[in-house]
Amino acid sequence: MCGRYANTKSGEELGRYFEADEVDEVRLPPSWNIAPTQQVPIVVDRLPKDDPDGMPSRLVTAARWSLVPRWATELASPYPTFNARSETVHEKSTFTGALVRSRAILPADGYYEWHTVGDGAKGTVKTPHYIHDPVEGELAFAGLYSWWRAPVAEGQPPSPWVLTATMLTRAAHGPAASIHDRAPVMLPREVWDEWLDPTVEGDQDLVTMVVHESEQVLERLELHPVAPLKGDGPELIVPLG
DNA sequence: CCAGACGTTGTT
DNA sequence: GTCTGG
DNA sequence: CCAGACGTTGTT
DNA sequence: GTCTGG
Repeated sequence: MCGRYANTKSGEELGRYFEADEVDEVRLPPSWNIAPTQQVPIVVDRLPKDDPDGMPSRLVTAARWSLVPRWATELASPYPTFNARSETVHEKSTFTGALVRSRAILPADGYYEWHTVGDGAKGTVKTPHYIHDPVEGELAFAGLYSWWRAPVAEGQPPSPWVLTATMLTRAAHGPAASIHDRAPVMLPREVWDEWLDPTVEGDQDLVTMVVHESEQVLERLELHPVAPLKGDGPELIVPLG
């Protein structure tokens, strides 16, 4: 799972870290409390417009967190699409198109998971934990993106395109597994290129590969409890106590 | 074949 | 309790 | 994912 | 658009 995370880096900083060739002018204020449907930074590789055989270039841009497939008629989905299960992403019509050739990285400083104690009934306590990579200081969530625009009546001016994105999830592993059974798929540097390559047709084998590679990241994560996530600011990731 | 859905997490 | 906006 | 709202009529 | 349950 991952339904809340932090990103405080500018587009320029992300461009340097992810070895991007271009950075779109994106207004993304630092946030320690990013929620689904908000704008988030994403990293994509795209082919030159007029030369599909040319070299891809790497771009940092912004997308709405919750993937909307091209055929959807509304921006707001009646079902959640901010996560995509790695186990089934290849067979879900909402995600299949994006898996084939629209893969992305969603950068993060760290993310949150809630440790639930109790049976869900009265007395259940949920404690948020902040989870991050002390080695790299940055996480690269494996994501997918999709362009969408609202349909319009014949003869009307077209609606603007909206870039949307989601991130893959997997069974938890490593330290974070002690508090929760799902985790985002996080990419080590050595698989960024293959995951982002738009000339590689994404399939379940590719997903299986990155899920496997994500274990080295999961194994080195650190986590600590934090106060309830209200508002926004650096205080949200301060260890509780 | 068409009609209708198209999703995740967590909890039971 | 349940829905929804962020 | 959680946090916060959850409603109407009529009057100002 | 694509998948699947009937």
